[in-house]
Amino acid sequence: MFDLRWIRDNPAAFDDGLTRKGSAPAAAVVLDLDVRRRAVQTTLQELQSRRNEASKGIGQALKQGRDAADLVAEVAAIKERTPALEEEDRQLGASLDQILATLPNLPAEDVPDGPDESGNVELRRVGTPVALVGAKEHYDLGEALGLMDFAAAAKLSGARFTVLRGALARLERALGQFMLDLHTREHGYTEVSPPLMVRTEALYGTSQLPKFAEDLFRTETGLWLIPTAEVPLTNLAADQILDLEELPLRLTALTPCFRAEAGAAGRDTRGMIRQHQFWKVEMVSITSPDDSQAEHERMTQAAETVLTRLGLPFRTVTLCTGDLGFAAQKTYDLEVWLPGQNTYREISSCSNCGDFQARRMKARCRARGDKATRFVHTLNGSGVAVGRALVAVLENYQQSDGSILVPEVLHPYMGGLTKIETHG
RNA sequence: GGAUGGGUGGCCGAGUGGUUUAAGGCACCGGUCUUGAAAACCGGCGUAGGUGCAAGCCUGCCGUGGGUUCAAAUCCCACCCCAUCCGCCA
Repeated sequence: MFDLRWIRDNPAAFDDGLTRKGSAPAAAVVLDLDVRRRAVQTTLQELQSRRNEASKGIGQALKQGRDAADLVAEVAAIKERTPALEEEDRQLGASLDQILATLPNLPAEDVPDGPDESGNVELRRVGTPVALVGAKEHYDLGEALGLMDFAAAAKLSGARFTVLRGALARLERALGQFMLDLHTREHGYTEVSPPLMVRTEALYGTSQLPKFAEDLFRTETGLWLIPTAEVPLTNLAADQILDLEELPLRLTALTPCFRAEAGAAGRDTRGMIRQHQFWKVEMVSITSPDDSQAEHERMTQAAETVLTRLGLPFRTVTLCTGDLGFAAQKTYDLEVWLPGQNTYREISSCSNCGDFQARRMKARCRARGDKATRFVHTLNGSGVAVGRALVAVLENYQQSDGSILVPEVLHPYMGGLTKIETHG
């Protein structure tokens, strides 16, 4: 959501940002509506002012027993004109809101330009991709182990679901626990157990709505299943005026995520890469407007640490303008190496949304003693996607006999199990 | 699912048709006093829009949307949300 006054003052910069992000310029349309609306408001307000004055006069006249017929007539005349103006004001406002709510955030200045993911810029690589001869993909490994069952899941729920059993079910749990413990113990995040179903308002606040309803699952009572814990965690700050001194707020949660994947037909149809339901550890930071850039780097580091500790090779890329998400000013993606696919695949996305979400959800902060409030900045990052981390562990730790070594940091979480082998 | 009570500025809270221009309190800010602080006292203190060089003035907003009225926080209708109790339930 944007500040209309800012658009008024910087129409060129506004359009330039939208263009960079691959959206059509909108300043002309927005400002036209804005000008017309304010003209209507001015006329309306003058009429209302006269009406109020006349009404006061009527009250006084009646009290003093005088006749007020002329004033009553004047008010009646005004009332012939106001409903149409009120309706016009309402409609112009609704059009304006509708347009503003569907415009994406503008990219930060240092975001590289590019049409799509091909324009992303690699920042760094960590770890060495292992060139495994005859490396298998995770679904072959999992099914061979007898611990990953897509047929059973299909019978229960259809495509894009998985049943894990035994050591793989535990590995999934272990990964989530490990990540949560890391972020709470070493990165200063507070663990949260949020609702997995939320109101429309919450999804509007983080900007999944109104534009991306088709990506979401909705219950019969009108609640929505969260596509990411970013939604409940960020919305904890909605309608709040936070003390500047208590910022940043650092929140983390391990939750299932639900995605309709409506536009993903034919992509990643095999395996666990793209599911309707998956676990993810999410990190959310609520910061002062001055600190979000530094926090963004810090959060990305926190996500990288997960992969480093797990011994998974990865690279970090800066998303270019054409690949940025709707709410993000700037995003770093972490891409983990998958030997079975012989490529890097996204496993985490860390975004600085600036005040874009904060405006939508009215999340503000104020320094002690200050009168004015400012919108906070919000950041979210996966720390990391558990399902894809499981995929990465399987593929990177696969042995020639089809067994899987358990990464050392997970041993405590696996009850001492160090190797996952075929199991009946 | 049923019943009842509610929704007013950052917070609490008064207000059942026109002296409300939303009382009062808390918090906060400025000042007086004080060695300093506290207390006390004085003043300030919501938001969006319009207009003006400015001081200021004007308009809207009391959960949301309609309606009644010369005039609505106040009356009427619908909806949303919250709390409590009952029922059901992990």
